[in-house]
Amino acid sequence: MGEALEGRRARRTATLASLAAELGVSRTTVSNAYNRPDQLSPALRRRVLDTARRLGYPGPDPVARSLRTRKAGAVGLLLTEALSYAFRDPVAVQFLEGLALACEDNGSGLLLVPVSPEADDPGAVARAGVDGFVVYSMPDDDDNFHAVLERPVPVVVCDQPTAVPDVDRVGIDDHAAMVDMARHLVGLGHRHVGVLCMRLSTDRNDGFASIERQERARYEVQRRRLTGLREGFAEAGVDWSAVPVVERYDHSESAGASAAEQLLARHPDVTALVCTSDILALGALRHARQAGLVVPDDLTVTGFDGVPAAERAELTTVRQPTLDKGRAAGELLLDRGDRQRSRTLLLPTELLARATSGVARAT
Amino acid sequence: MGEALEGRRARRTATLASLAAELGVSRTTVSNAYNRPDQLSPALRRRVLDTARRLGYPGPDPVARSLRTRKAGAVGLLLTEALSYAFRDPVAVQFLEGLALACEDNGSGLLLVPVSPEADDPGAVARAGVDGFVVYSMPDDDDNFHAVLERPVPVVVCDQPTAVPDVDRVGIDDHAAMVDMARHLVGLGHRHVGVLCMRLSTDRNDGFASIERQERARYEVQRRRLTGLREGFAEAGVDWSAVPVVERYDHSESAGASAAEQLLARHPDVTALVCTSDILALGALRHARQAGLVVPDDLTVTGFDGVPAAERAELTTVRQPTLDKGRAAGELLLDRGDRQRSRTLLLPTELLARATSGVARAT
DNA sequence: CTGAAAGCGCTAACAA
DNA sequence: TTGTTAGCGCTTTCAG
Repeated sequence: MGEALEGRRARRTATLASLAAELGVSRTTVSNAYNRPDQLSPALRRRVLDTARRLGYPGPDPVARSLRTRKAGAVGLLLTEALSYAFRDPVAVQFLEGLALACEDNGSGLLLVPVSPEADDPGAVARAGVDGFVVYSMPDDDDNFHAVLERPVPVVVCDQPTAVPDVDRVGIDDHAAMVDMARHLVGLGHRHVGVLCMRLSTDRNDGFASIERQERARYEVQRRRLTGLREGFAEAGVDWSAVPVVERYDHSESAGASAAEQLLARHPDVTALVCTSDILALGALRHARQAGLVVPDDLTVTGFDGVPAAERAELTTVRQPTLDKGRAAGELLLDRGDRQRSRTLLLPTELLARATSGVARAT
Repeated sequence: MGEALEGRRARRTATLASLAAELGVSRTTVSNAYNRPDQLSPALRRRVLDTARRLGYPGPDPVARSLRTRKAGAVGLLLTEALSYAFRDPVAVQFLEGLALACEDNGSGLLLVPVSPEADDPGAVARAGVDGFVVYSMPDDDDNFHAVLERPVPVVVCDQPTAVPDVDRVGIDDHAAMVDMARHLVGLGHRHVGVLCMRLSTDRNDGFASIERQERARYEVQRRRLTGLREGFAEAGVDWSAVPVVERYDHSESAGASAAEQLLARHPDVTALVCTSDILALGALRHARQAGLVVPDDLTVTGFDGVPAAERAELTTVRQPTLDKGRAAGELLLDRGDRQRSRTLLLPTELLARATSGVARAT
């Protein structure tokens, strides 16, 4: 069967030109037989297609066609993490489902570009045969992102980075959402709070994040969420410099659990743990459970995103329309018919006060 | 910014040839500057790259390069359902994560080919610029799958269809797994069982499936699972013609719930509901709960796949290594170095007897 | 280290 | 309805 595969490979000898020669017609005619059936008689078309089958001609080569037509028929997706992360993070999965919906409506393929955080090889981006890119949540100043901007194709960014000229963006108001969250907690009497956040920059810092680090964060979304909290709590006179913020490089439940542990060990007076993602919050809940803390009586925990697992856990969180973001990103990229200027689409979020937030315990 | 985008588009005027002309060097040299840095002096390379930047030359066009090198740098993925299904079904997501891991290791992109069940346009397959295809669980006799076979590139099939010459396959022993499941249930005393299965063929049949329909199923995996059950129960003298099988076209929890309802309404004597997927089983559990049935006292429910949600529900099921299947499929496709013959890789499964299966109630 | 030649396989005017 | 002409933009022997 090795030979069979070779056989399969060998077929590639037939080409549009050789088919035309065999048939004694022009290449145009053969091309038309595939691409414009109405441009030649059904009989001739039949004959072309039959001969193609006989010769093992697999139809016009897609790459050659792309070169000629200047369309790849696919959109590229770029994300910070390794390619497989797209399927590991529930938020990413939802985003991609939305994006895929837009692609399928358009008959476009979706190419996941193979980047990895380690092998920083912008070559993968340069090598992707796509008609445009959707960039999902990248830090400022990323090599792969720069490589995308070099490419002469349209780009839509989701979430971050925000400050990119000539590029459409879809996102949410992370700042406002977190101001609301802070107010919610303030309303419940929380004055001693702690924060668990995702990676702030590309260097690994699993531990407390100073205010300087927070302000210098290269991940804008995290930066804005923190600023939102800071402002919201400031309204109640909470001094942000006294608010412990623990950062985790990895985005996983166990990262959330260990971050919660680390924070509470040093700041046992904290009555609420605000997390910048549901995943981290679910981890925090797990830690609380293991530490024998009752939520929300002993400790309030909140998340961000609104993933299904958060709903099951009755987690207080900010729901964001992740799937719609994906779809909107795809539509922005593909339906770029009449638009005149680059646009930023901000989708609405919703604060869901559920079972994990309650009145602050006395401290 | 509209103009800015046009500006972005317009850059495309610069080409390798024009750059070479501008620099007064040959195209080879420019090409080497990008692809073989060791083939020219650092100084010259600098000059080339700088001029490229100045002219807005975005680097070698990926499509043209692909045409020339005959490598697309991506593998295509084909699945039955619409493209977005890849992100909707937890089993598919796991498979894709595995596949993505293999791609990542290889520096290959992953192109999700835009097929949709409605618009049966094999053109999308023909148009995909990829070095090979992974086909995930397709029915016998699918147009898109045939289109894949036409393409002169290697193909790896996951699960189904099985009987394809010259094509590698990765899967599990669906038959044996279900024989085991049947024995497990027989051991618990179940003799009156019902089955909930996924789509058996491409026509929609939401309801009971006759034995003829079961035997003619175009989805081999479902067919084999049913046959396995049939054999396993036959060992205990259960007459398969008396076993109700309810089929659902859609694969969702609510499909499972309604199927369970439909089956139990007509066959209240059934003590166990065997489902051919966890999703269907979770739906069956939901229905049981709503109908006031206690699992497993009143009713035993089993699944297949071993998704995370099944674990949370303590569902008795067959765990299959979905992620490994994805990775193996990718590796088979990409590491096709020394292999001599087309291979079938059967991965192990494991029966997990958990909380949803128990001794049959008296009937 | 650099250049010349020779396509990769196809489509799209435009003519006939 | 069919054919002719002209590349799309690039890489790659092979000489120099």
